[in-house]
Amino acid sequence: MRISEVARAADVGVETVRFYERRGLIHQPKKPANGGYRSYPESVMMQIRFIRQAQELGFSLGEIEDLLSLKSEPDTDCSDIRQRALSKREDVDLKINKLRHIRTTLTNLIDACPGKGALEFCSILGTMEPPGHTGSQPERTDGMRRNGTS
Amino acid sequence: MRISEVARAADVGVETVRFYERRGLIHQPKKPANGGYRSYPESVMMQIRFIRQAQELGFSLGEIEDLLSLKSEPDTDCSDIRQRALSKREDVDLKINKLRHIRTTLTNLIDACPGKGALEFCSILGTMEPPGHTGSQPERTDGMRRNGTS
DNA sequence: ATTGACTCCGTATTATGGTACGGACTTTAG
DNA sequence: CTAAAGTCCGTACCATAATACGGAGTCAAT
Repeated sequence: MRISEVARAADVGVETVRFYERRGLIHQPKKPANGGYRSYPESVMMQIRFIRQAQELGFSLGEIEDLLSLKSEPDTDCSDIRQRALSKREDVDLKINKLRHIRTTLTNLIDACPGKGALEFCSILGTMEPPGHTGSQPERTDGMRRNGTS
Repeated sequence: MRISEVARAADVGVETVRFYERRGLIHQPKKPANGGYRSYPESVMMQIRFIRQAQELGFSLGEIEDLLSLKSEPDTDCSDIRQRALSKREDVDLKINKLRHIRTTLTNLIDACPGKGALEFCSILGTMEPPGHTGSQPERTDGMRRNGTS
């Protein structure tokens, strides 16, 4: 496959493919020694599709790099890789749980809604309180601050 | 509450609070007529927490604005709002499904891994094939291209 | 009343994830 | 052979989501 075919098949732009190559997310096939265009294997397209999937779920390219590297690591001891997979799975579980919470909230909203009328019942934010802590956070005196993406 | 307290309680920076105000995501309380600092209700902190939650799940600030507006819409007929909630719930379901797919893949990887040894089995990408289509996409002749976030 | 911490506000800078563009080269079709 | 379309590559630009900064005002304690 040539780059534009890969791009089309993965439903991204050619520029995006190149961008992923530069980022090191996917491997850039080398140019044939006799000159001409690069030839891409199907696997690259698969990888790109995977990247887009993961992105839609809130993984950053950096995190995706991690996920992908689970596969391409040199064959040292693989227990470390297993560890990383386990930890990633926990991340995923967390995300799923949070989504379920949001889903429940939406369902409540939908159920509460008669289909017409006023909107006091739309206490979406009241219901939205994050699971896990009900009150305020424990004192934080230091200047440190959230980062989100580790 | 004053802005820094809100920020601390919501675990974000003061600048972020102001950024959300400018974006119109949260309401900025007006300054007391007699001069001085703004006073924030707890609800603002709740909204910010909600925003962060939703963000972690891959919603953009624009989408979150949508979600929030479900609540604060003028009290016209609410069936439209119900419609939007339903559609958002579908989005959420989709996200959950995709996460489950990723989770399954990770589990396969973990199960396949003996804990030590070589890595040929780490066919993470083989397993990663997105659900729903097995082969290549139906021809796309036009120049159009994916966008992802509507 | 002065100092230090915090607020307010505008503007600037950063990081991430692309997208666009221009010029040189290659391939393919006529 | 020539032209159109596609590749290659570097650099530039864009939107999003913050984060930083500087100067002026405010508040609270000493």
